[in-house]
Amino acid sequence: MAVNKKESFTQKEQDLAEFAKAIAHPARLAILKVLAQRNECICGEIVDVLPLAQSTVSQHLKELKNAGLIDGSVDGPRSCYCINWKAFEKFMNEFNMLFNNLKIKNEKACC
Amino acid sequence: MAVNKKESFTQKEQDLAEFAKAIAHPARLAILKVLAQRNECICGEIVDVLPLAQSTVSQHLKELKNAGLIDGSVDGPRSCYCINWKAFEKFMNEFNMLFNNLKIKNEKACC
DNA sequence: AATACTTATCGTATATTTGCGATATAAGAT
DNA sequence: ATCTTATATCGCAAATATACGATAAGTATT
Repeated sequence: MAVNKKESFTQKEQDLAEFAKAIAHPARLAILKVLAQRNECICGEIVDVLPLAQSTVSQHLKELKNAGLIDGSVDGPRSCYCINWKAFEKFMNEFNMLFNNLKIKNEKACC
Repeated sequence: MAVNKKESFTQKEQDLAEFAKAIAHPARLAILKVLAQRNECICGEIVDVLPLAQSTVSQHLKELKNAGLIDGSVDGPRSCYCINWKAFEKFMNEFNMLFNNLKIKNEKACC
């Protein structure tokens, strides 16, 4: 039980689900907000803003990076993160496409 | 450890994260697709289409319902589900708003 | 009333996520 | 060289999610 069945779905479904999961935590949404609001890429300032331990924030950053939503680069003793707008836009488009397609087919409420 | 810190974030962040989590599984995306493609609200046909056990599908349906993304009503011996377009649109708008706001502020790549 | 059918729920096993402290790593400052 | 500062990683505990079979609960059908 609890075998992973995710591979049995389409690649698009998997990709979208991955993206959704990446932003499916308030902390990660907050991080994205902070990254976007500052003109410079901030690293540890995120820790000051969030109500989480440094190691936890680092973990969330890693997840966002793995999902391709942010880029990171080492800048001296500190790390610099920023939003990968291209990846972001790509996913947002796919999202809108998916749900617009859904909507076209069936607009009437049936229940 | 592993105490839930989600309450320390803004309500908007929590709501969006909830929505994202609801669609953060390929099976649930597939369910939404099926619900939208058929003209009638289908119940058990979803089970036939998905590579999952009936009880698992039922669980996913429950999660989508709890998140407010679908409505369900009992129709004789079977259940009838359909997409709650209003809730859907609300969340999609919030999403777009959030990320458009982010984008306006900072378009230049900094890393 | 008995049966077949459809869906929901319960119990359970396993996997994944969340979170923290402690520790490693790496660069600058002294 | 040593110390400070910033970040990443490791190890662990707790919580949540995923998946299934078994069973319950409800409605038609016979």
